[in-house]
Amino acid sequence: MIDRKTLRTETERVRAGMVRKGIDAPLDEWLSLDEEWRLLTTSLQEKEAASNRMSQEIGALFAQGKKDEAAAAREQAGSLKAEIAELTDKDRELRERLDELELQIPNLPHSSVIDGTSSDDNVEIRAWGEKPAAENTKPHWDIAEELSILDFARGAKIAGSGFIVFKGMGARLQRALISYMLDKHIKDHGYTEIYPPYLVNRESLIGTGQLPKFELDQYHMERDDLFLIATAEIPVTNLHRDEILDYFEVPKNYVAFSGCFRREAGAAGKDTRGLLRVHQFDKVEMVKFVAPENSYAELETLRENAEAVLQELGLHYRVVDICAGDMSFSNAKQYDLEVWAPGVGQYLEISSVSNFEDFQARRANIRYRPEASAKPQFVHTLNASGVACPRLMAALLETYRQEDGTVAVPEVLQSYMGTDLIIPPQ
RNA sequence: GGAGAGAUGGCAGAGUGGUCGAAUGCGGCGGUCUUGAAAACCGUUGACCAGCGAUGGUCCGGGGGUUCGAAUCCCUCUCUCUCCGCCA
Repeated sequence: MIDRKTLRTETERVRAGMVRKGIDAPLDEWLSLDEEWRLLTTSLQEKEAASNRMSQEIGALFAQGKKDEAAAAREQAGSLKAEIAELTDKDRELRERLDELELQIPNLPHSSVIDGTSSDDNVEIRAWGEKPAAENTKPHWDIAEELSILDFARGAKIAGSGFIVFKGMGARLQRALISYMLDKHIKDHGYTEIYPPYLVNRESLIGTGQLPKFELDQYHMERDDLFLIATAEIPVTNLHRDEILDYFEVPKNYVAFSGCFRREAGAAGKDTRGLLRVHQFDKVEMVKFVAPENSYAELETLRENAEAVLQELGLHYRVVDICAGDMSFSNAKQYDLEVWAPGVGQYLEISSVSNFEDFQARRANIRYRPEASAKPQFVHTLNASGVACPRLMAALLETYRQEDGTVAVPEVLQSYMGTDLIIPPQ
């Protein structure tokens, strides 16, 4: 959510931000209803004040034993009460509508965000490493078949397309990647590990911005009105929903492994082969709760933490500055990390590094005290994948496939894998 | 799933219809004392909304109701705890 005062007083800046993001939101309707509500609430408050005064007087009259006067006053109060009831209903109606509209207004892009309308306008900031030679490699789905480590057909049989079975060294590689990444962020980068619930309630999804706008993208358990998480960002950010953190608790840095579940409702037929786009995948996610003045420095740290994984795995990747039109609804600033997959000849988005500023914190009501007895204020939240497993595995298999069909295991994974080589079955 | 108990400020914990936004303790902040600190003592200390402000309003798990008036009575939902049942 954007601060109401900002919506009122800096309307044109808000409008400009919406235009840059290419998102049409009901700002004008919000503004006019807000004005109506403020007028109404003022007169309601006056009536409530009068009613409060009257009730006190009645109480005093009773205390003095003036029964008749009290009874007369009571009748007067009755008519006030009806007026208040009517105004209260209207007040609530307006407020509900305002909340509804407010939740549809996107976060504004930070001033450093470049203009653009689609991913074509994103700008590569820099690349790390060299593109590996492509002669010994092939798409990871072919490598996986040679090695017998992924089973797409059986995944489809037991759940549907986009659900993958990992087998043998494939399953072990997945587990190795998860453990390695968690350990890296815990030991080297100082994050606290969280293992969150995979099902969350509506409030949580509103807090991080998936609802109300993106309900159709979520898997929903109707009977219990619970949602499968699309990312650990959702439960981890909501850890501190409706809380006031103490000054010494901020910054908080969490890292969480979780399964992620996405319907990919609008992406049918896109990147359907192999591991490129699946309904269920594993991911290690970092989430930060920080003081507002530090959030842009923290964004860079977060990006470096995510990059460290790719560097240690020796994978070529690039850092992309996301343009306003390609950014997500809740974001103020976003970098993507894209890893090179030589077998499919594509850069694959493997991490989104985002600063939400106070947008999520307002929705989820996450505040902190800057000093011991200072007034609470909203934190800034950030998150980054650190990183997503399937595409990482795809890039890894394609990068490290050798001429003889084996896949070399990067050094940092060898102790987790128990081997330095993945060999095709005899 | 069944039965019972409970949910109050940062924390603990009083308060069962009328100055209760809420006693008290702890914690926090400021001060006195002290070379300094601790202890002791004194003071202070919830959040949100409307308003330029004075001020006013709302909030005692959420929602609804009764009443001139609700933390307090009623209904309902959620959560926590105890016991029973079922179960990985």
